[in-house]
Amino acid sequence: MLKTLHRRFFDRSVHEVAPELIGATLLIGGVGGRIVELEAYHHTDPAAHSFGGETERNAVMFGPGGFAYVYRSYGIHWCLNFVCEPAGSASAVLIRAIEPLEGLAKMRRRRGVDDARMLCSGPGKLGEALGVTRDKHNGLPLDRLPFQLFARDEMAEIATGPRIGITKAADLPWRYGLKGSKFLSKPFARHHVE
DNA sequence: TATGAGATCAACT
DNA sequence: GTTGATCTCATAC
Repeated sequence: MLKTLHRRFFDRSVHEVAPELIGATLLIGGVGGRIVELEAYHHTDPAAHSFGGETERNAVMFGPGGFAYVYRSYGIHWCLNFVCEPAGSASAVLIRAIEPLEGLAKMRRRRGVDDARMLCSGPGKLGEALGVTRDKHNGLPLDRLPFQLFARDEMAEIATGPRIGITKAADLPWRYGLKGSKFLSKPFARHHVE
């Protein structure tokens, strides 16, 4: 039996929360699966959207932990973050990849592809497969429908590495993944096992 | 396999 | 006007 994660789970450092979320189950409207990859963004980090201060776009990041922050990426994709740490610290984790487990047919329809490995292996793909938009999900609490979050129920081997697609602070090893998963956006070069 | 362009929007210079 | 926490498709090796 899986244990539901309360939103207070997120009221801690992103670097504590991030590895614990690997292997957790995320469903939105009953569609989703196991989180296998994410990245941490701390407010002291030049790559974080909150680094330059509060704006209309990133306002949710400045609220309490346990809420969804959704932003438009490259004008095209919707990407999903979980806000972490107490209100005001403006830190979050970007959900980058999921192993699809529930609602496969719906994801295939939304994505227009058949291969399960192509459904959620990247932040933009994941947003499309789970039907995430800013209008519908930005600012919603993660412990109420349509969100469902369950703690992982078995040990997970965590890989870490540099984050993907950023130019600032690109050397920080703040990407976390489930070691050996076939559903990552990219393989990890070296793995560091927790 | 690998690199390059285009799509398209909000923040920032 | 430029850039970016991306993805897809086209063309080249």
